[in-house]
Parts: sequence; C-alpha cells; structure tokens
Amino acid sequence: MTIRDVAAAAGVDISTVSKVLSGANISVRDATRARIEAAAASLNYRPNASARSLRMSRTGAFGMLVPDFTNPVYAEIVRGAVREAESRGRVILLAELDPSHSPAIYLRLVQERRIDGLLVATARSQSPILSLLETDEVPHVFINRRGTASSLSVVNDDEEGAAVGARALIEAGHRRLGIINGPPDIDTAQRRLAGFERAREQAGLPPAVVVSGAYSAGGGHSAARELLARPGERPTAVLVSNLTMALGALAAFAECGVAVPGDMSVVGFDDGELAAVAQPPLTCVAMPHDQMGAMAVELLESVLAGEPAASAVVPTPPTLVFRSSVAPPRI
Amino acid sequence: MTIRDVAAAAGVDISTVSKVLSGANISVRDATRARIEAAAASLNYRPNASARSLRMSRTGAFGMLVPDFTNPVYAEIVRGAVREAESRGRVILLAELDPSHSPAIYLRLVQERRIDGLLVATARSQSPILSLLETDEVPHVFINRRGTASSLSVVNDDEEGAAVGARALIEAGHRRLGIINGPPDIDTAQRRLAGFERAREQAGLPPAVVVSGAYSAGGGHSAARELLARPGERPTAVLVSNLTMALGALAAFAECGVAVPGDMSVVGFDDGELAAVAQPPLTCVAMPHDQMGAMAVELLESVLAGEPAASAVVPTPPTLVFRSSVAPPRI
DNA sequence: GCGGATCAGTCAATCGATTGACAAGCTCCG
DNA sequence: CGGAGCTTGTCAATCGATTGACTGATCCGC
Repeated sequence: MTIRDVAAAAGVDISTVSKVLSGANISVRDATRARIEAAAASLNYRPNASARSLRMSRTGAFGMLVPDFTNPVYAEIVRGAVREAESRGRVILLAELDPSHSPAIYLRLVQERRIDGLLVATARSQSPILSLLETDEVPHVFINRRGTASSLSVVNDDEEGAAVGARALIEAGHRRLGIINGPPDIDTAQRRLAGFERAREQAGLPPAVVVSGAYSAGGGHSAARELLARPGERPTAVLVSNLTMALGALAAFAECGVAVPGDMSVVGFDDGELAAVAQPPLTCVAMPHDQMGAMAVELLESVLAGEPAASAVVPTPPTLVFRSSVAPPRI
Repeated sequence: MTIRDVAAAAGVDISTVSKVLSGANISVRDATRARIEAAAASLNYRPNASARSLRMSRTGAFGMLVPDFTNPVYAEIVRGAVREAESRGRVILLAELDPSHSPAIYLRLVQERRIDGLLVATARSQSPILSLLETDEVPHVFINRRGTASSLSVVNDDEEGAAVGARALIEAGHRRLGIINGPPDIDTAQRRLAGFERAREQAGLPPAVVVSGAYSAGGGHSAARELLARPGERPTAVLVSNLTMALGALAAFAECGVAVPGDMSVVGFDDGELAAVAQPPLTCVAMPHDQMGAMAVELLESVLAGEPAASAVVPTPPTLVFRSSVAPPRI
C-alpha cells in the first residue's frame, strides 16, 4: 500500500500520484485523475507519515504538555485540543509534565523532530521547560497561562469569570466576602483574584478574606479551614477558585458545622457533573475549557502558517450555573 | 544537527556514527567512539524520528484510544501508560474515541503508519473499531476489558475488588445487600457483579438487589433512586461500581432522606481524592488503574518483540480504604 | 505549415538514518 | 615473506513520498 502500488495500478508515475492526491496544481487529464483516485481508494492508500515528514519537515503532529491528567480541567482542555487537531488532520502527542518531572520527554518530542509545535498547559512559572522553550525555538502556545512577552497564549476570561461569581454573591445580598484561591504564583489564580476584587470594589464592599491552597480537593479543604480559623468577622459567602477545591471546601464546612448555604454561600469555579451531585448542589461559574484547547490549536496552526497571530482570550463568556449553594445571608 | 554534522565533527563516516550511537556491535577504536560520543553530545544530536521510522518501519510510538478523558479512571490508565511508555523511550499518541465517534482518527494513526501498536481502552463491545482492528491486523492490547479470543488484554482483578467491597459490608453485619452496577454490556461491570455475587453467596446471604446505570455521577444518581424505589425490603448496604457513580448515589440518598451510613452503608469502587471529601467520606475499593496502563504497554512491547505474550490480570490486589460511609446496620 | 504556448505527465534529487557488503591496514604465525 | 584473519571503518542501497526541472505532444494563430 505505498504510492508505488497506486502508481502501478493507475499506470502512471509515482510523482503524478503524489501531485494528484496532494492537490498540487498540476494539469492532469480527468480520466487519469479518476484512475489514480480509484486506485488509491481501492487499495486503501494513505501516504506514509514518516516518509512525508522526512521529505516535508513537517510531521502533522503537535505535542501537548499537561501537568496532571486526572484534573478534570486539563482533561477538558485536552479534549478540546484533540478534537480540533483531529479536524485539522493533525494528531496530538501527549505527555504529563509536572514541575518535579524531568523534561526528558519534552526533549524527545522536540529534538527528535516528532512534532511541529507544542501546546503547553503547565501552569507553574518556574517550570524548567520555560527556558528550554526559548532556546529550542519550538513554535509553541501556552494554554491557560499567559506566556512571556515574546510568546503566545490562549486563556479564559478568568477575571470576568471571577467577577460573575462575585456578583452572584453580591446580588444575593452578601457584603462580607471571601475567596478561596489557587496558589498565588499561578497565573489563573492571579487573574481570578483580580476579577473578584474588581467586582467587590465596584460594589463598594469592604476588603475580602483571601486564602489560598493547592488546586485540589485537599487544597480546598485546608484552605477552607484556614478561612474559618481567621480572626475577625467571618465572611458569609465565598468564591472558590476551582471545582475540586470547592468540593473540598464543602467537606470542610460540613465538618465544622457551617451550614451551606445557611451560614455560608459558596460559588465554585468550573462546572461539571460533580457540581450537580455535591451536597448541596454547587452554584458554579462554567468556563469553556475545551474551547481554550481548541483555540490554542488554531493559534499554533496559524503561527506555523506564518500568519499574523496574537495571544487570545476565549470569547465565550463565562456563565453562572445556579444551584442551591447560594442564598441570601442570615439577617 | 543531523547525523552528517556529527560525522563531520568526529571526522568519520555517517554509518560509523549510526552504528556507534545505536549500539550496534561494531568494532571501533575507543578513541573514535569517544570522539563520536563527544561530538553527538556537544551538538545535542538526536536522531530524526521520521528518518528512523522510515528506514526501520518502526515509529517508537503507540496509539491510545480512550472513550472519555474526563473520566478519572481513564485518566489514571493514561497516566500509567504514558509513564511506562516514556521510560521505554516511546511516545503515546492519544485519541478520544467514544462509540458515537467516527473512527477516522484511528484510521489515520494506523494507516499512515504513525504507530507501532495500539492500546485500546474503549469499553463498549459494539464499538466500530473492534472489527477494524481485526482486518487491519495492527498489534493491539485491550485495557480494562477482555478482548476476543485472539486478542490480548490487561484487566484489573475486578471480581476480587467487588468481593473485597462486598465482604467489607458483610463483615459490618449487613445481610440485605444491593449493588449499583455499571451498564450490563460492559465487561468490567460484568466482572464486578460476578465478584460481588460470589462473595454474597459464600456468606450465605439472600439475593441482592441489582440495579445498573451509566458510569457517571448522573448514572449513579438515577440508579440509586431506582434502588430506593424497588418494592420489597430495602437493602441496608450497597456496593457502587464506580467512584463518580458513588458520588451521584450519595447525592440521591441525601435527597431522599436516607442517612449514610445510618440507613445505608456505601462502598464505592475506585479510590481518589474526591472520595475523601465526599459527605460522608466514602469507603472505597482502590484499584491500581495506573498499573493496568503500564502493564498494557509492557505487554504490547513484548508482542512487538515477538515474545510469547498472554493476557494478564494486574497482580496488585485491590485494597479497601476505610472511611465513614460504612457502619453496622441498625438493629 | 511553423513557432510559440500550453498540456500532461516523467525524471531524478532529496529528506536523515540504517545496514549488509566490502575494503584497507595491521598482526601473527609458520 | 606471504597469506589468513582480525580490526576499523567506508560505500551505497534503501525506506516512501515530494517537487522542481524537464520533455513530448498537442494546439493555436497567422
């Protein structure tokens, strides 16, 4: 099933087959074209990717680096990217790369020329690959994190998302707000905090209680306990910066006898099936993570095509999914 | 940074470089070998994967088909597979392939010769790729599902896992058991049911209430409501065949005023951070999903090496992670 | 009917690495 | 000293596809 077989079956030279099937502008009699196409179809021919890559210096593959497969947020980003890549005839080479991990896998992908470009969804700013990216000069796009000045990125409108969440609490009548945020060195956490504070200030509310923890259930759990332990008047409503954190926070509130939404209203970031079965069902700000992945593929593609490209924010607005974890404060 | 550059830097022929770096048994003076290795290291040379693949008809990549990235079970399987692949110098090409999805992506991977073998973690038995796998004759290994007679697979000991869960309930004193199982046409659900029933019969207990639903929070939620609605005496304890289902079931029990563990003890399948922050914290049977992925890579590798290979069950025994969702039945 | 343009397709170099066949130089032994 | 045998490499074909240069054949206008 090589191009040679197709050429033999159609009675033409392999170069003709190549030009016809790749859509090059070559003048060929309709009859010849039809013979070639019929032969290719009947033999179930597809060009060998290795041969093609070698000749064209273009593999048709993107690499994707993700810090944690089991995090549903990244799962959605990966899904969006894989789907978009597929529709463009590309494939995705996936690797998990947490900060503690050696970048060996990354080096393999890039230096062996297995990929045309890299989608980088690792959030930490001190990740060792950041410097490698600069020196290797691989076309790349950051996802869910703004890159350095010279590099491109696609992010969600986290500021607006946090503002949407905060406004939901404010409109329910809360005046003492809190936020359980992600790690302060992570870009998304910074933007969410900024959006939250913007909404709070616009509403003329007093400073909020800010605590932070890891983007995980355990992180949300301990951050929530820290928030409850803070001296001073306790907030009546919190925004939690991530779904799994929010589930952890709900557990902490339950343990400490803080009723939700009676004593504490909660809005979580990132919607999902789990939010609906939380106890109580969790009001969430739904972020279009899959679109972020898809847009990153799109952006990387136009970089490779040499088209003008700029960092982007996913245009789909964050939406509030209202469930029963938010209620007016007790009087 | 091609082999030609290394050869020039070391003052030898490219074939010598190739033989030295690939470890072929060639006799080379130590000094020459050292020159070549130094040149390769200083130029940061790595063989071009496309050229290598073309010549050797071996890409160094495995394809992996997964039905749902966002399912944490698959995320763990993928993690195990990716890590093992990485340690063997391979890369993983990932595609999401639910049954409704066209197998176009699969065809691309196989027919373009992008991969040496395929890891198939799609569970449904009527999936369209099953027949394609036979005709394309691509080396493959099924994960978490037994294959046809002719094909290899790696599965967890789901029977034993279910038995472990059932015995935990039986030892707590329960005699009327129920099971909220996955879809009956899925292999894992069948095996879990079998293990559950085995344990129940060995304990001499009466028939259990069996309901099933999709492997999702929503599926667990509706299956739990169905279980509560069943006529006859209600079970005092249930095994739930999947973590997200278990979270859905807990929500259903809470809605219906069924106290856990007071009115109903619950054991879930698959441990995870979310189980710890469920309300109440969920007793779980932990299954070594990542090992399943790793073993599948190992198995596929030995198939390719022409070594004798047989389907395997992950040897790590399932373990019970005890939390507060199990208690003795009320008298 | 002739020169130039266009059509329809072929030729051959090339991408980068691998590998079996082969060759030059050296050693060793009778 | 001459040949066998080993050491230390080199030569060149090959994997499958792409693509610029090129060549016959045909057509068109005058």
